[in-house]
This record gives sequence, structure tokens and C-alpha cells, in this order.
Amino acid sequence: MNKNDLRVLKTKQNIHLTLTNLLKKKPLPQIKVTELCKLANINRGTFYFHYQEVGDVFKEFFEEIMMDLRESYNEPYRHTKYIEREKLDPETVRIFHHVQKYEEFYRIILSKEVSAEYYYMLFDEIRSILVDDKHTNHLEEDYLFSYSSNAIIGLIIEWYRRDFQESADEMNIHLVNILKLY
Amino acid sequence: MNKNDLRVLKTKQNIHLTLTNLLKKKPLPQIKVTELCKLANINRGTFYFHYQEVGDVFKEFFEEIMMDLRESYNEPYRHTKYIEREKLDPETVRIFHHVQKYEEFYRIILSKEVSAEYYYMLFDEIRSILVDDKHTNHLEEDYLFSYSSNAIIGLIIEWYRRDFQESADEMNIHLVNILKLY
DNA sequence: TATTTTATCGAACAAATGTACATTAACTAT
DNA sequence: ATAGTTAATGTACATTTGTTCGATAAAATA
Repeated sequence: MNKNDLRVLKTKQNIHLTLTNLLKKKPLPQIKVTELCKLANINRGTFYFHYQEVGDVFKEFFEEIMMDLRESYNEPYRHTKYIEREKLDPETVRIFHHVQKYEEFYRIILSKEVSAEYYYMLFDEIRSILVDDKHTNHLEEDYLFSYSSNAIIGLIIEWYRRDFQESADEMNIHLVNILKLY
Repeated sequence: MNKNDLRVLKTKQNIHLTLTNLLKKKPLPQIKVTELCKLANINRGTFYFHYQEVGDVFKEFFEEIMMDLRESYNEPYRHTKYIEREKLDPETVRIFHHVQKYEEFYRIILSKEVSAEYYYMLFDEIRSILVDDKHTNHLEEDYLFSYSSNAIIGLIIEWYRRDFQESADEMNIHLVNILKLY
């Protein structure tokens, strides 16, 4: 299977587009392979040639989102000459803006109906970003990274459950307050 | 459907036992309704009379675990609205001991293959424990609760990924160190 | 004990899954 | 432009799902 083959590109692009449209109408777990293929006008065997389940298509969207997440985090560092930081400065955190940008996707990622796999993909991404900031093999800090990463996701979960009504800037303020006060 | 009917009790007990045995052989998502019913010697229609999917049976196990969690969650969380550093005593934090007690279940709950629903059930339980003694409608603290709850789950995730090799007491030390040092 | 209630069974059904294979059409490389 | 490659198709099949329904056996109740 050559991913540069025009037929493959065309098929995948077709599937991506169809899934995007379907996601506007119904939640991910309710979208069947049969339905997706019928709407995309491709053979069901073709789908199984590329993927195992509908969730695998969504994972390809996920990759792009995680790239943007990483870029969002590094963004403030590009505009400062003080690259070395002892700690994450909440005021420079862009993660909430990133979530807002991909709000519709995060509504799916954070919904309880989907596989937990997406959650852990998000967790791993945030965690590795924190780790990259400060290289260490110390066990205590390994736990700290998992603690901090998931704490931030905890804020995102709360934000999601409040239907993203607050702005990303307000979320940053929440984070700063929590870190300063407690 | 009368849950006190002996036939119901017998059927559910049968299904519970069969699922427990199956979980020793294969992960939850691979267990089919058909397979479960065949082994339990019950009609598939009977299963659908009580549940919608295999995961619903697992949720009944979950209820018991969450009850034990609530009982295990003693000081220093009970009388504080957040994790207060000064009052932390590793001896009094029982959540890691609780996880260790139900280790085999948490291996399922925290596995990426299952539905995210279990994760949020755990999240909600821990969060409500934090909230219970401090009734407040203050927005800032709502976020703090979600932040703290998920931070602790972050530690449990890291522990799970290290195959629960450390003791519950050692996990307590990690938690205390993180709260004191950072 | 007799009567009523209802959980369970067995069978049937449409729909979706997952896989397999020969054929066809689209693409690549020369 | 041609030949070789392979993605995509169409078809088939066994399995699972989710639901329905009448019959039956087991339980509740009086």
C-alpha cells in the first residue's frame, strides 16, 4: 500500500470529508463502516484495506490536532530569548487557545462515549511537551509530569462540561490562580 | 422487572460470575454478548432484557468499587476543599491502597481499549468526594476540584503504566513530595 | 394450594461486521 | 505509449448484533 498513490490519496480524502460531514450529524460511535462507505461511494472492502474501524480515521485527524498543540505550546518561546525556564509560566500557556481552536474535535475527544484511547493520546502529548521542557530521568519528576499534565486536562474537562462558555484567556486566569493560591 | 425476583438475582449472579471468569482470559472489549451468554447458559434475549452491552455488567462491578473508594478516602481530603500541604500525612491517604486492593479492575478501567465512560465515573467519584464537605458555588473552586481530582488520577495512570510495581505507601510519598515541593 | 404475574426461552429477522478472492480499473515507472 | 503493478470493486460467507414475539416455566401473591 503506497500512500503516495493518487488512488489512495483520493480515497482517504474522500473518507475524511465524509466522516467530517457525518460527525456534524451524529456522534462518532454511532457512525458505522457501512454507512460511511455508502455515503463516500466506496466499497466496504476498500475501507478495511486502509483502516480497521471508523475510529482509525478519526485518529488521523487527531495527529494534525496534536501537531498544532505542540506548535501552540512552543509559540511563546519563539518570541523570547529566555528559552530556559525553571517552570511553565501560565501566562504564556497557549493550550486553552488551542483547545478553543479545535473545539468541535475536543467535544468528541472528551465525550464519554468514545474510546479512552483518545484521552491517553492527549495525555501523552501534553506530558511529553512538559518533559521536553525539562529533561530528567528522576522518578519523582516522572510522577510530577503525569500529575501536572492530567491536572491541566482536568481543567479542560471542566471547561468542556461547561460547554466552553468561558474564553481561553479566562481559562488561563483560572490556571494561574490555582497555581498561585494553592 | 423486579430486581428482587429470584430469577433475576440468579441470572445476574450467573452473568457476573461468568464475566469475572472471562476477564481473566481476555480484555473487556473482546468479550461478546453471544460468548458471554453461551458460557452462562442463558438466552441472549435474557441478557438484553437486563443490559444493553457487556460493559453494563462491568459497570455493576464498578459501583461496588466506587463505594469502597469513598470509604477509603479519608483524611486529609475530608475537611479541606483542596489538598492542603500542611495537613498532609502519607499515613492517612488511603486512595492508593484502595487502587491496589482492586488492582485487577483498575487495569481494565485504565486500559486505553475501553470506553472513556469508566474514566469519567472515576473522575466524578473522586471529584464529588472533594466537593462533598465543602459546598460552594464559587467558579474558581469548581475548577480547582477538577484540577486536583484529575491530578491524582494522573498519578494513578503513571502507577498503572509502571505495572503497579511500587507500593501504595510509596505512592503516598510521591504525592506528598509533589505537593510539598512544587 | 390455586391463581396471577413475569422472567426466561427459543426462534426468527434485518443489519452490521470482518474476511476472502477473483476481476477490473487506475496508477506508476520505463 | 506500453507494460507491470496494485488499489479498488463486486460478491460471497460466517458471525455478531439488536430486536421482536409467542410459549413456557418459575416466581410472587392471595
